[in-house]
Amino acid sequence: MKKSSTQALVVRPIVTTDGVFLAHYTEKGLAELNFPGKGSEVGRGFSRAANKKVFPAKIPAWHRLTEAALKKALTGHAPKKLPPLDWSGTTTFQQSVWREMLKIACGETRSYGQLATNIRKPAAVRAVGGACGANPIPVLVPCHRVLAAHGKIGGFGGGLDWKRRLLAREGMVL
DNA sequence: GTCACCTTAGAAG
DNA sequence: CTTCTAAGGTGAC
Repeated sequence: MKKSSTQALVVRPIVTTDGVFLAHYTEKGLAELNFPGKGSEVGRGFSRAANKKVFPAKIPAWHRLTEAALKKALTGHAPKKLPPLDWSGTTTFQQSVWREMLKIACGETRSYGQLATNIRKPAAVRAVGGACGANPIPVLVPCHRVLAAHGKIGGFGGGLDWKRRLLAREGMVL
């Protein structure tokens, strides 16, 4: 299955001490969450939602969960509950990587290599990096807890300072 | 088809 | 220590 059917997005803002995040929802759940300050990201992909009449009653409830989870995560606290996540437009490889990342506890880290090993594809180290970069739901899916080997910070698509800041809040020192 | 990417262990200089 | 290489998965061009 490729990307396709799942669109019909609804976007809701989440105001935090770090700025305004934008949460994108489909009828299946939270599909994307993006960092503040990137106005450019706002225009891509959900404009068609304005034409849709669909606005599942569940969305306000999901949004409440997302907001609570995001704020907790931003203070270095593990969210106790997450809204349903809609990963329908992604590959199974990516999903397995993200599922594995969700297991990383607050204050812990993994290397790309460790993650690759955990999903039974030890040679797909770089692919794991690619999956992290493709992660549509940063912070809640802790892609920032994935470091390169030997404690190196590695990279971060949305801005390396975010990665450092998030890690620092969880009490980590590089 | 080609290239660039949030990588890494190992071999060579 | 530094540099180079090979190997996965995916999306942009």
